[in-house]
Amino acid sequence: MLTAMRYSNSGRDMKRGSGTEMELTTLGRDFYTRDVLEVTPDLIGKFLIISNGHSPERRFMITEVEAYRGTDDKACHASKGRTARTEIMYHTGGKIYVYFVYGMYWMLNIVTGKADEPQAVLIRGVEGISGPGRVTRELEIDGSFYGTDLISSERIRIAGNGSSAHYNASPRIGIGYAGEPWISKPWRFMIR
DNA sequence: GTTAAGATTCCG
DNA sequence: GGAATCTTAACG
Repeated sequence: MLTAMRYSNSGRDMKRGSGTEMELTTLGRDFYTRDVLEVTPDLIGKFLIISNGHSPERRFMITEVEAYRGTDDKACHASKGRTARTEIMYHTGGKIYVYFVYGMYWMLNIVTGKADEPQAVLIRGVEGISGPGRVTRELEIDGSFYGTDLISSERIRIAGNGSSAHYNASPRIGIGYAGEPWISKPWRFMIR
């Protein structure tokens, strides 16, 4: 009940399905300013909507995500301190953090929490696309998205239909360098 | 200025 | 198992 009202609505979308119509509501600021461990699982089942030079806009359901939380979390880039790259994670939730790795892949992240609480959610997979590097390649997301505000951007936003999805949790991928206890934190969430 | 390593993916 | 490919951060 209240969950549908909890977040400020900044827009609505209609989807045409096979005879059915699903109404989506764009997530507002309040959705993102919560702690990353609350936001991350809530993103499962939400829709990433991209109008990135394509018409009509494209829509992808989020199926896999990971939480990176604060300066203590050795797997989180913020543990290296506040730098040009991590700067956006220190801003209020709802912004996009993208960075380049392995010389060929962009990683798409959603900043969460309040200002000066560096956290972010890595989008590891969407419906039909597995792997964070493949997601950005398919959706054509690159460094130009750094700092983009999901609440006001014309080319990217996230919306939900009011229901929550079931998910499983497991340790994060590719962060062996972080060591314990971070390597064992079940902060990776996948749709069930 | 130099260098090591990386929130990955694809090939063999 | 290893290459591709280059930015970032650490060190000198």
